[in-house]
Amino acid sequence: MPPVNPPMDTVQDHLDPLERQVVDVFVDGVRVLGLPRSIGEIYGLLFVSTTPLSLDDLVRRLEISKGSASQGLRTLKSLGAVREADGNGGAERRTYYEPAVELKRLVGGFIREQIRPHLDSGKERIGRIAATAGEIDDPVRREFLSDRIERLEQWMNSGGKVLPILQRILGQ
Amino acid sequence: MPPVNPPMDTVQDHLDPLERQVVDVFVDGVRVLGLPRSIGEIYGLLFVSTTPLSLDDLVRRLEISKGSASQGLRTLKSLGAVREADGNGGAERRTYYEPAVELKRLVGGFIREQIRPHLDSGKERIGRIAATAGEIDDPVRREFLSDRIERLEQWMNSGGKVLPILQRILGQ
DNA sequence: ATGAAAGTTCAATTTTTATTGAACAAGGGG
DNA sequence: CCCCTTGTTCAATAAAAATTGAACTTTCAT
Repeated sequence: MPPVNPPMDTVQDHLDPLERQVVDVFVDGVRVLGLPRSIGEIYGLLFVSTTPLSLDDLVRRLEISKGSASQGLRTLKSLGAVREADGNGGAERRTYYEPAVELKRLVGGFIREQIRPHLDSGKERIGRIAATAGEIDDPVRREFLSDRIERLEQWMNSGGKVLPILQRILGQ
Repeated sequence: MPPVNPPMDTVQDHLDPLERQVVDVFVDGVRVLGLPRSIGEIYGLLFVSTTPLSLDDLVRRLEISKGSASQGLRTLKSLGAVREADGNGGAERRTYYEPAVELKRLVGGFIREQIRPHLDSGKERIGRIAATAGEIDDPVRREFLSDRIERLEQWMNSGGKVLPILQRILGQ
């Protein structure tokens, strides 16, 4: 009987304590932003890694499924938070990822993907509400509502104004 | 046989279409902030209501449990997003609530309760990470990490600086 | 062309989070 | 005091969200 190699899934290849700590900071961070844990894990591991990592690296080291890794990378790409690394001059088939570490870019991506759409749809909905409220008969009620709606609109405007300022301040 | 009154839970007392629309805007809004739907419903209903509402009003009109209403109000109070209304000169036992509608106050409360604690614990954790990283033998790895950690610290500082500015801008 | 490696998709499942509801406290008024 | 109204707490349950994994597509080396 020939000697057997240890089964693949026994290979100890997971996170060292430092990596674990860094990953946990990002897990917490993305939680605040309303993003799933796996996204924090992926970005965090890329962030502590000296070299770019492939999807398979992430699966193996974080012990997450290929599905999670694929979807997590997709979201991170859409946020502009990771980019494909050139690696060795495109000589490889597999694609490797590295984190975008400029705060400006991260904030910009988050605003574009997660904040703006809500602001925009909110404005539309408030427009419709204003129309409905305009047809109310009772004048007291109608004026009360027009007041509140106006305030909502002000909020939205403030939001719209503050975002570019945010981006400017965080761009160093 | 005497005539029976309609059972209490059949009373049609729920939201009219306008109230529903407004509540939905807030449900969406708090979702972005990572707060539960019931909190958006409660704040939203207070926001469209001409008069302050009691816990029981919220339970009845939103068809949520007393537990939800109680916990939701607690969170909203801690955020400074609702206040107890004086009603009729404290002559009532039951307490009534009205929304705080100044954006400044809402933003301030959210930052204080939901953002600051994370920023603070993040800073601590990064401090510990920096200590761990300082003891690494491989100089290449150590310098890479000190670079990344420094960047993380910059992010935290930017966050700390931007919050007061945010609050100032949104204070009108 | 063929097949193996790489990556995506999405229904099923697990995990997490929010909500319920019943038991419990608080606090008047009679 | 006692009891009724108001409000809180928290274990059990329901609802929502994230993750898995297997089937599928794409891509490239031979």
